[in-house]
Order: sequence, then structure tokens, then C-alpha cells
Amino acid sequence: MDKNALFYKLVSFTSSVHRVTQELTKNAKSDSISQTQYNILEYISVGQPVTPSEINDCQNMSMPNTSRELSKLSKKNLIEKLNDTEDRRKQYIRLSNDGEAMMNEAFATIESRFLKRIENASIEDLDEIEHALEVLQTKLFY
Amino acid sequence: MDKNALFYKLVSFTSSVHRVTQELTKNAKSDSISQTQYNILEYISVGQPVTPSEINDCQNMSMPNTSRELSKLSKKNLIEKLNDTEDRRKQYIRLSNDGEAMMNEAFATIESRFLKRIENASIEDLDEIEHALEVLQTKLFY
DNA sequence: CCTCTTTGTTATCATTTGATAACTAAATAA
DNA sequence: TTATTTAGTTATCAAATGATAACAAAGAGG
Repeated sequence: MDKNALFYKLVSFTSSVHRVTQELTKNAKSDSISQTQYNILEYISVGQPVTPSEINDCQNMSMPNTSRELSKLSKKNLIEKLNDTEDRRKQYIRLSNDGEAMMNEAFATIESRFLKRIENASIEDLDEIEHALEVLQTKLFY
Repeated sequence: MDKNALFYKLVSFTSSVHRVTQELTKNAKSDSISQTQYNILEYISVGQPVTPSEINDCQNMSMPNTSRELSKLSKKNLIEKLNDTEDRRKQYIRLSNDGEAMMNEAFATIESRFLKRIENASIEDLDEIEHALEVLQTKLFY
């Protein structure tokens, strides 16, 4: 197994992940936010609390645009901004109660689709899947 | 291992995949195409040939917008459209030579970053990674 | 034959996004 | 103390995207 072949397996794999993610999340988000805003909320909900800088690094946005989107989310009462007491330039962003509720709703939709997807998997399959997720997260997608 | 816990592992996993994919592909695409256009080209290059309908299903676009983006890519000589001889409504899209060249360049950049990421992995690690990719692609991201 | 469905196009308009410049405020380094 | 860097904001404008309507042309089914 040379590394070049492994790379092409990775390309095909990430393509599959994107396709399935697309299927699972299709129309799961509330219509009141844009896809970009949903992506930001999802990122926040996984790594809470996060700073605006982390958001623009990860989502490949510029600082001004991140700031704008966060303002919109803030106006919609979906996030809260906290000041760092150490470094007063920094902010920490986390979901508000409304934001948590919105994301819980989205995740519930996604989860039910996921459960349907794996309903025919055996216990052994599930164990294998779980193990594979851990291997990749530790050794490749760290 | 209950399925609910597995779901949250999946959420965290896909989040990591997206983050790493972002890192690997950052600025890899040519400046002459938009991110959406790059995504379409990537999708085409993995599943060549594809129909416009498949593209809008997978990329979550509407048919008119897909058609518009394909026209742009066609004007830039990055794709070719072929007619299906059986069903004359259908088209098959594939990369042109220029399109292949552009994607090869992008993939070369991405691959070099990937190789750097796994340069310290042992043979056993690589085997584990490869196996895990296959398990997930077969049993979860099919 | 006629109708319905599928596949794709073109045009249009509102909204979102990307990019840049000019800015404030706080921390850090010289 | 005085730069310089870091973190974030506001404003602005061009470009890309999303959504919709109106259309054409081919296939499928009665």
C-alpha cells in the first residue's frame, strides 16, 4: 500500500463523507438562517466556547465577514458573546438557549436519518464502525 | 455502545473531517474559479462522467443554478458536455483536458500536505488507516 | 394521440458572500 | 514610553449564490 494510493482512497472517502453528510443534513436547518450561519453554529456547538478568530480560521472566512455573521446570529439571539477576563481583546462565543434549541432540533432530524441508515447493521458492524471512527480521528483527522 | 453515543461520535468525526479537509485544500484551487465551481469540478473528477441532475442532488443546488455554473465552467473550457445516445434529454459531464490539468494541480498541492500529515505514521498505522477508511466507506458512508 | 413527468435552459431579482479599507482598543515588545 | 502586533468592528462595493418563473424538448403511460 503506497502512500499515493492511500491519498486517492482519502479523496474518494472524503467525497463519500460529504455526500452522506449532505444527505443527512438536507433541510435539517431552520429556514431562518443561511447555510454559512448554520455552519458557524455547528462549529460553535461542537467546540464551545470558541473565539471569532478560531471561527474564521476554520471556516475559511475573513475577520470582517465572521464579525458580520456573528452580529447577525447575535441579533437573532442564537449566540452569546463573553469577554475574556485575562485578555480583554478576546471574546468567547457560545450558543444561547435559543441557539441550543435550534441546534438540538437540527441534530434530532439528522440523528433520525442516521439511525435509519444504520438500522440494518449488526452489533459487530457497529463495533467496527465505532473503532474505525476512532482510528481515523486519532491518526488522520486529528 | 448505544446508537445515540455513536451518533455523537459521528458528529464529532465529520466535524474533524471537515476541518482537516479545509486545512488540506486551503488555497489549493485556482483563483480563476469560485469555491462552488471547484466543488463541482471535484465532484465530477471523482465520479466521471456525471449528469447535471446528479450534481444538483449532491451539491444541494437547484437545477437552474447548476446549469448556470456548468455554463460558466464550459465557457472556461474546464468541462465537456456529451449527449446520451439513448435518452436524448440527458447529458454527461466530464472534465476537459484543461479541467483535468487544473484538478491535477490542485490534487498535487493537497497530496503534498497529506503526505506531510502522515509522514510520521508507521506502516502499522497506515494499514490501520487504510482499513478504517474501507470499513467506513462500506458500512457507513455508502 | 394526448397528458404527465423528467431533464435541462434562460432570464431576472433579492440576498448572501468576499474583499478591502479605515478604524478602535488592548496586549506586547523595543 | 513608543512602536508593533493581535483581536475585533464598521462600512462599502462587487461578485456569487439562491429562488423563482417561464420555457423547450424528450420520454413514458394511457
